[in-house]
Amino acid sequence: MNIGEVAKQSDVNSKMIRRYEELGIISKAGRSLAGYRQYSENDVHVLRFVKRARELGFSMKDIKQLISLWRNKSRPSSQVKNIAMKHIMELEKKMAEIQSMLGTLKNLAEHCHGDQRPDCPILDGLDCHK
Amino acid sequence: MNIGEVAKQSDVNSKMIRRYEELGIISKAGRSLAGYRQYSENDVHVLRFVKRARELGFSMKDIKQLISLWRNKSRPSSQVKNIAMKHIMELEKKMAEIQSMLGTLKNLAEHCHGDQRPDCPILDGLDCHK
DNA sequence: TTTGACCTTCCCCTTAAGGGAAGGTTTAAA
DNA sequence: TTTAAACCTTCCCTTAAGGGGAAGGTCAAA
Repeated sequence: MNIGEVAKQSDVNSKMIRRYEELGIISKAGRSLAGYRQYSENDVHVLRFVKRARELGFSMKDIKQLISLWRNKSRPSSQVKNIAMKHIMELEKKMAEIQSMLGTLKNLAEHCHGDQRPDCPILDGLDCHK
Repeated sequence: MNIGEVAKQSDVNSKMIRRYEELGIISKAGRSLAGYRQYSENDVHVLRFVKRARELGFSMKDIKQLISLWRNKSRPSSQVKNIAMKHIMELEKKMAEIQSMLGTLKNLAEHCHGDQRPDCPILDGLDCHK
C-alpha cells in the first residue's frame, strides 16, 4: 500500500504519517524500488491508534510510550494508567485556567454596553492600575 | 528607564518586551546613545495591559486591536465587545473539547485496574477497530 | 582598570500540523 | 508512443508564545 492509501484508510494525512515516522512514533516504512513508502494493514491499525490518542489530547511523547505499552502484551496496566492519570490532571488544570479566564471575561463583557459609546468595562478591566 | 527596570515594573520580561516591539504590539522604544532602549511610565502601563490581556488568553492579534481601541478614546465599545465575545466563544469551544476528552479518559481510567496485570481498558479504548 | 551587571542582536528550540516548491514515478488514455 | 494526471519524494517555511544561550558592547563602582 502506498502512503496515500494508508492515509485514506487511517484518516491520518500523508504529511503527518511521514512526520510520525520521523519522530519515531511509527516504525520506518519499507520502500518500493522507486523509493515509495510501503505499508500493511497493521500500519493502518497503528495510525488509527495514534489518531485516537491525539483526539484524546495525548502528547506525542505520551503516544510513543502508549504504543510501546500497547505492543508489549505483558505490560503492567499501572504504567498505562499512570500516563492517563497524568494527562487527566493536565487537562483538568487547563480546564481550570480556561474557566477562570471565562469567569473574568464574561463578567466584564456582561457590563459592557457594546454600542457606539466609548466607555468600556472590558478595557477598564484590562487596564489594571496595580 | 532601561528595559530591565520596565520589565521589573511591568512583570513582563525583557525578552518578551523586545518581542512585542518586533510584533508591533508596542511602539518602538527610543534609544540611548549607546543603543539601549528607553522607556517611560506609560510604557509600563501598556505592558501591564498586554500582560493582563495575555492572562485572559487573548491572542497577540486581538491584543494589538485592543490596545488600539484602548488608545482611541472615542472607540465604540461594540468593537471591544466583539473581540471579547469572539474570544469567549473560542474559550468555550476549547472547554467543550477538553471536557469531552476528560469524559472519555476518566471513563477509561476508571475501569483500568492500574496494577501489574496487562489487561488495560485504556489501551483497548485507544485501539478502536472501526 | 577590572569586574559584574546590564544591554544589544542573532540564532536555536519547543508543539502539532500543514503549505508549497521542485522534481521523480506510475498509470491510463489518446 | 507520447502525454497528462495523479501519485510520490525531500526540503524548506509558517503558524503561536515563550524562552535559552552565545557573542559582544556599555556602565558603574571599587
